[in-house]
Amino acid sequence: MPTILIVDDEEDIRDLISMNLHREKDYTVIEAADGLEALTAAKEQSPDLIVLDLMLPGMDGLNVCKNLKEGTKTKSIPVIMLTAKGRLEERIDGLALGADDYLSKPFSPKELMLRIRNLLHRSNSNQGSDVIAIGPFTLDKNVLKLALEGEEIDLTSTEFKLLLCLIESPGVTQERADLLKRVWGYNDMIQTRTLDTHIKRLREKLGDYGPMIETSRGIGYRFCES
Amino acid sequence: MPTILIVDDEEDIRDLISMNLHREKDYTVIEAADGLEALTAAKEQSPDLIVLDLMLPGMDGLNVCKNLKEGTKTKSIPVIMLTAKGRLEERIDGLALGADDYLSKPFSPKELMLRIRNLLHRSNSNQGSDVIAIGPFTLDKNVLKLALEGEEIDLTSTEFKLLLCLIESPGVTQERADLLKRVWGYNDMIQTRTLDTHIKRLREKLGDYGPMIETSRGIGYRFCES
DNA sequence: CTCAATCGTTACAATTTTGTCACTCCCTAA
DNA sequence: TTAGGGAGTGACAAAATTGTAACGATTGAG
Repeated sequence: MPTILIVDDEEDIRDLISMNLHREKDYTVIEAADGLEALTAAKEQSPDLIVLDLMLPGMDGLNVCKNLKEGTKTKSIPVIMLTAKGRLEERIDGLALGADDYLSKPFSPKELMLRIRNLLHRSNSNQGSDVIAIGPFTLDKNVLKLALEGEEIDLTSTEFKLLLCLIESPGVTQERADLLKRVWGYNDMIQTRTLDTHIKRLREKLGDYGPMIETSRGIGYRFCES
Repeated sequence: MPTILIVDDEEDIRDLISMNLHREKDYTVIEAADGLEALTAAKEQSPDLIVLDLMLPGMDGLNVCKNLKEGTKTKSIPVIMLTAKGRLEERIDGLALGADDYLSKPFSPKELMLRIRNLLHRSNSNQGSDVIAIGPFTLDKNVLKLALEGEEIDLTSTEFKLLLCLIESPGVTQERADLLKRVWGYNDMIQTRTLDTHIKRLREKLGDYGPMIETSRGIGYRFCES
């Protein structure tokens, strides 16, 4: 249930947006009537998205936006700015300050809803970006865990790094020297069977999927889908 | 050097945008005059961003956009749509189809440049999202390595996971039970000094920065900036 | 101030991870 | 077909990691 912060000094507008949001989906809506209120709400509740009017009593929208983008906690929250019609300069300033989108007043609620959905979708799909999912494999870089068809498989950190290197670019052969460098930090061309041994252990743990790690004789190894 | 694909049937407009882009920065610019050309160019060269006119001979912009968002390779490329002034419906359709931004013709080149910069910035900062950089810390989830002020520090995988949990939400206290669950997989409230020991080892390895891991007596631990 | 709860620390032993060696096996070019 | 170079394998010992127990230190409530 995404949380959305609406910042506008006119209650009518806040209500209009809030109503539309509720009709659309189960959003949690927070409201703020001026800049300071907005900043504290943003910091304390860290909403998933902020709809920010440019015209505000006290601190204006541009400054609020700037402040948001400077705070560590708040800088990644997407901001949609509402501007007076035709005020090109305002829009440009807003964009320069890091607003993620804007809409001219008067706006179509339907359009605002779409933009909100778009922005939320975008930031959501990025959060999960340290999970690599290819075929039956699911590598989670946060937990250092591999799941094969949902079943968890324990990998040692060396095995994990090795698999990561291979699976990162499917189908591309990684040279022995490169792998030794990336996984072990070896810089010189060292003659060793270490890599082979770890490939073997990895293949074993992958079970039926072991053969997906293919050997490139004389070159190195590659991970192949299929 | 980001690559940008400009799709418009009017050469004048393509030139205008291209010129502005070149003045701004070292962009590589590709141009396409109709929808099919655009799709092939997008697939073959996978640009970092696409500026797409809605009015095109043959396949119109909406369909191009739809196609782009359906292709595995191309769906993550941000699209800025150019629409005729005031055509609200077009804009809504475009957004619904997954366009990331739009601009009404006639547009201000300056604004377009800002939007391009914004979108590129956003998608860039996401690519590197398996590197967490906070203060002197740089955690690379790909290599499972920590760098402190550029100097590499070896962490065991348990230590890495633990630090990750803490550093993921700076300032937020993580409860002992949660940490035990996330790092060790313990589900029951287990009475153990294991967590403490690992915290100690972590602090040791962090050297001068050890105190950044703070204790929340009776609750758990948190990572604090500064 | 006192006491109980909680956290920090040390030491240690069990376990796991890791790299190496000594093979064997297999592919390929001649 | 054969020789040579690479790759696969199994065993093993060194090294690193990990959890636990015991004990000392610190904290905060009353």
